[in-house]
Amino acid sequence: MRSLGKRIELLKVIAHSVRIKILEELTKGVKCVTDFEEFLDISQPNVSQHLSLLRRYGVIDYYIDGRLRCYFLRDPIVTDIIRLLDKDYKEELPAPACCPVTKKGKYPGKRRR
Amino acid sequence: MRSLGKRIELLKVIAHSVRIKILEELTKGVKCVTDFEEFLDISQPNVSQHLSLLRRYGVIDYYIDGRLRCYFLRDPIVTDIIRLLDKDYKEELPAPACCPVTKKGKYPGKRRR
DNA sequence: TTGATATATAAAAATATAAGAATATTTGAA
DNA sequence: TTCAAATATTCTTATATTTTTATATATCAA
Repeated sequence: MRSLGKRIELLKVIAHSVRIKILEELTKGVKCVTDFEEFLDISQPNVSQHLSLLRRYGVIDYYIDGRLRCYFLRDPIVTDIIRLLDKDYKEELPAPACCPVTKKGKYPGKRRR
Repeated sequence: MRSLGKRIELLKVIAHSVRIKILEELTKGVKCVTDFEEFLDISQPNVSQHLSLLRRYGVIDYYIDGRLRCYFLRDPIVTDIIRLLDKDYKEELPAPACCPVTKKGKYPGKRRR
């Protein structure tokens, strides 16, 4: 299993608006670079850079079809992350109501706010 | 519901090794700044900066107890992200086996790798 | 009051990330 | 062969993030 450090790195790599769009698109199926260019409003080299970053981290991979590179998802965490981003969190967590929990503090002692 | 952009920003804020450690610790209960200093190997101002960033994004909040600030979790996405980071993904996603899916490509045509 | 403790803030320095521009590589087709 | 298409790579510049250093604020205790 990947170390926590590695998994956080991965999360960082995925947490980018362009890359999320790429990944969302890939959940629907194989795509080549030109396909991405059409709906991402960025240059071809920039698309390639994002794709190559994602590949370097093992998030995606590709097959070569002539002069096309057909990209596809490889890391199963992607679907979970996308689901998480789509999830609707309505409530905040309840503020802790009582009791000293910190080592030094006597919270909720003279609680000010 | 937050926009996708906002949710990606939030993911970016959370995807940092120090901040993940802070959040993991907070899932166990309320903590003040000095508590964090003990197990994060960084300076006090740096701890404060990470805490204030997390607070700015509504991930955490605090109560004041005398001269202590007792921090606690506020955004429920945190528990989900931590669960995700702990999850053990054994298998890669299966490589797509067939069929032209890209607009231009005839994948798996002359598939090279 | 005064000093010490807990914490925050601001400015600067160090570092990382992103995007842009130019160019290279590979392959299929003429 | 040679050309064009599809894509990648490299270098540069711009920008953002992170850490460090110094200093400030608030509160408690003597």
